[in-house]
Amino acid sequence: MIEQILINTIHKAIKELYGQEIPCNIAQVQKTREEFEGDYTIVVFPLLKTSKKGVEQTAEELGKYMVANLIEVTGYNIIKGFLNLSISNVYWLDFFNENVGKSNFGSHNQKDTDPVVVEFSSPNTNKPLHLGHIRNNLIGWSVAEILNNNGQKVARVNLVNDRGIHICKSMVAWQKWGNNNNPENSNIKGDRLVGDYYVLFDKKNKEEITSLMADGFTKDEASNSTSLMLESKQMLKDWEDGIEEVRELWKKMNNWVYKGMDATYARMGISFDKVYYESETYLLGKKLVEEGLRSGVFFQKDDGSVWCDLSEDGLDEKLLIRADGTSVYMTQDIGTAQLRYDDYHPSELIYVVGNEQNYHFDVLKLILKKLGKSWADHIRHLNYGMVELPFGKMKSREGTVVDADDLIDEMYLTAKKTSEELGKFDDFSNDEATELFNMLSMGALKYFILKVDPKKTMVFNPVESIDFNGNTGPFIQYTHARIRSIIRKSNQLKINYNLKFNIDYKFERKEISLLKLLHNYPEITKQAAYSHSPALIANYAYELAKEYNQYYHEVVILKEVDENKRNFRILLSEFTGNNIKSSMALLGIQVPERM
RNA sequence: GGUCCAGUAGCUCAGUUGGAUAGAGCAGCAGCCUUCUAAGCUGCGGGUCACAGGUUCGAGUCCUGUCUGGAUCACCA
Repeated sequence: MIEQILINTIHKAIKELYGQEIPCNIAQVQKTREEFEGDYTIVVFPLLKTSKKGVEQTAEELGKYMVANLIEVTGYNIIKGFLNLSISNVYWLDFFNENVGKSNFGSHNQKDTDPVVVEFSSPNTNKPLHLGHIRNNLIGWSVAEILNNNGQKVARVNLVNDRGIHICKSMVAWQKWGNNNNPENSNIKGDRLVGDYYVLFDKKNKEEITSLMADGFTKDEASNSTSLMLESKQMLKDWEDGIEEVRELWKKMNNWVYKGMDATYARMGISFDKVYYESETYLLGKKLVEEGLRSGVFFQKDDGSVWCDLSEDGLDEKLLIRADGTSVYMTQDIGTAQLRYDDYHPSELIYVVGNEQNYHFDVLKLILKKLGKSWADHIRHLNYGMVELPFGKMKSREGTVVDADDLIDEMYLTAKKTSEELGKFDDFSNDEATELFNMLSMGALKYFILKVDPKKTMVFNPVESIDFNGNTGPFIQYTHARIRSIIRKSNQLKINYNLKFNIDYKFERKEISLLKLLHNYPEITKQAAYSHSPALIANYAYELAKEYNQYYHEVVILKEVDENKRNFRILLSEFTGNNIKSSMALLGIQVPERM
């Protein structure tokens, strides 16, 4: 890479000119800003202490040295302590020739290491997926793609939270008021049907609390002693005791949910290498907790509940097993972590879970360490920010949750309507049109979410539907379709553009900008992997598409009379198109040949 | 109250290990389709980077304090 060559040469220059070594972080090379002449810029200020000369003179001496010692550097200019270097056309041309046909440009070689396990999605089986899950799924999937592209083996795993008090609530409500409704006879998607009973439970339970409080109970007393809550708790106990009737009901309702969720996953284009179920891991968790209790890592209170004392670590006591013997979230997470370690021996264990659970993961890591699990250090909580609505957080009780299926439906209709208004899919068959609308609607949704830094809270306005113009997925998809159109035409015209073009090719301004962006791609993919950030890829893809559209308007491609120029432009277009396609693939977004 | 995270244009977001005059898109206004896809391109307006100090050649970026918003501190997950 040219940046590294420049940095190394600066070090050599300083040594030869001023007879001193400088620390490795002092020499800074950055891209020259658009408004100045040159390609890369050396900031001279930090070097003055070493050179013991004025800014201008130091810059001048360095500039001369760079030109004299690097064939890649053809010239320089100095503005206010910034040394701008111009890179030779030959360098860009060599880069182009070497990489233009590579199908794996921007991906990195497979390293022989243990796999990275990426856990994401992690739904509960008591309600359908919503917008928050969508962000989780998209980030998880994309990060897995990015790591894989970076040469790491990746296992995508899902942990389904299929047991617990919340599931029992849906079950209790269905038993009481379900009238034997099921997805078939009610024609309601299974995950939604179960979710409806969860909401119903909450409603009825609230009514009961209100009436208890009217009878003089405090709010806490009332919340803990409603008949509905007691029934749910009993059901959880029965479930853990393996009462067959309860298990049957549980299986039945969970299967409704799975079928519904699978449909949603399929629409999002998401799948897993392995699915873990809490119902299958919590016992291992319990076992580990009991071992910890025996070895004195944990302690038991008089009521029988088991705790971990984290006060030495500046945290509170943490409950691990309830007084009635049932397990909590933390219990099963300990088991799942162990199971996953046994299954994969991962080099890194990434949990894609919202930042509201930061505390939970701090505690999980601490507890695992206390249990003597050295691999606890391999756990990394990829904590992403909440998705908020313009008027605040989504709240299921207030009916402001944006349902995943509804949102996807809406996006599809918007894609269809927009396409119809533009009226350019007349020769598409029904199947082709459907495929295109799916691609565009999911592209718009995925890009909208992934372009935002995962760490940050983001705002989604369900009233203004997601845009299809500007900094959007469809804009990038459109650019790809445009490029493919040129390639198709060049094939029709039987242009053999894979010819050698002359080395003295004189680049257009925008051609250099495009080459620089393309040149930067491998570095971007590395950074994205290192920082687990799809947003870097999304922003890159947008920059590239924008640059290409400007280029497209500035120059003619197929109608260029100079064969040499024309061939280069076609190839550059194809290179750009391939790069758009592969970067979008890292986001889990497909791009169309035509739109 | 303790801990953690955030605050950049009317709105949604970028802004690399501190570097030049803080950038995009949307929304608004004005232009560009007899030429390769107008889901595009060009131009205009829009900023006390929450506030106040500090560190230094240089701070949106680092440090301290204040304000505002959010998360969390459950025998929920």
